[in-house]
Amino acid sequence: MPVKTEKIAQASRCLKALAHPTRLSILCLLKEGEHNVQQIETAIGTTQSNISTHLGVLRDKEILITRKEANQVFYRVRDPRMFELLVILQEIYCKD
Amino acid sequence: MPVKTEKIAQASRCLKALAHPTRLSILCLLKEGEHNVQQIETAIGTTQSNISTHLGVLRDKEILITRKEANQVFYRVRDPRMFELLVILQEIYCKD
DNA sequence: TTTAAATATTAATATATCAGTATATTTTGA
DNA sequence: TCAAAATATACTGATATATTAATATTTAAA
Repeated sequence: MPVKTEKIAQASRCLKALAHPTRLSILCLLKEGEHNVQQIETAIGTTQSNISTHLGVLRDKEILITRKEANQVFYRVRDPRMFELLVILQEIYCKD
Repeated sequence: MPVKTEKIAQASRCLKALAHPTRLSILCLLKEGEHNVQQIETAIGTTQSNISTHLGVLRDKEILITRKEANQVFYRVRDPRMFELLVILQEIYCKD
């Protein structure tokens, strides 16, 4: 039987959120555990505004969740299975 | 160590190709084995041109491969691990 | 209570992607 | 050879997404 339209749409939205180099880099970084925005900014190497925008996308799609400590915000991946997905992607696409 | 830029770019291109409802539907259909364009067109329910365009995207990114038989073209998923990726996506996103 | 640091949001512009239509190509069979 | 069937490609306007710069919000510390 065909997969439900709404499930397809939901999966599509998730993939769209993942499918940006900056956001994918953020995900890879967060494999090592939670990071605050500054750390992410430094590691990825772009502007505060740009990182914040991309973090917003990943947060909206509930791929990332946040924890606030004083005036810093720490981000982490909500569901660890997301990493399994990235591993498979790497296996398929990065043979070398 | 950070993931190489080129690998990120490649993975990003793959995800972008997957991240469209029509293309995701095609992938789900091809889980049941290879189909020709007409069959895909009928199952998904859109125009010949539109399906062909989406198949082209998936072919370009080497997610699908083709086999020509007479004047028909059969599509199938190149790497079966792609289905594992979709299963994980479903597990994360389609709890209900 | 003012200032600075950390983060988020908004607005403007640039770029990318999509659906739809028309047209092209390839193959088969009359 | 000609017509029709199956598939692919090119073009166009509409929509979505990205980048950048500017501004807003929150918190802590002086």
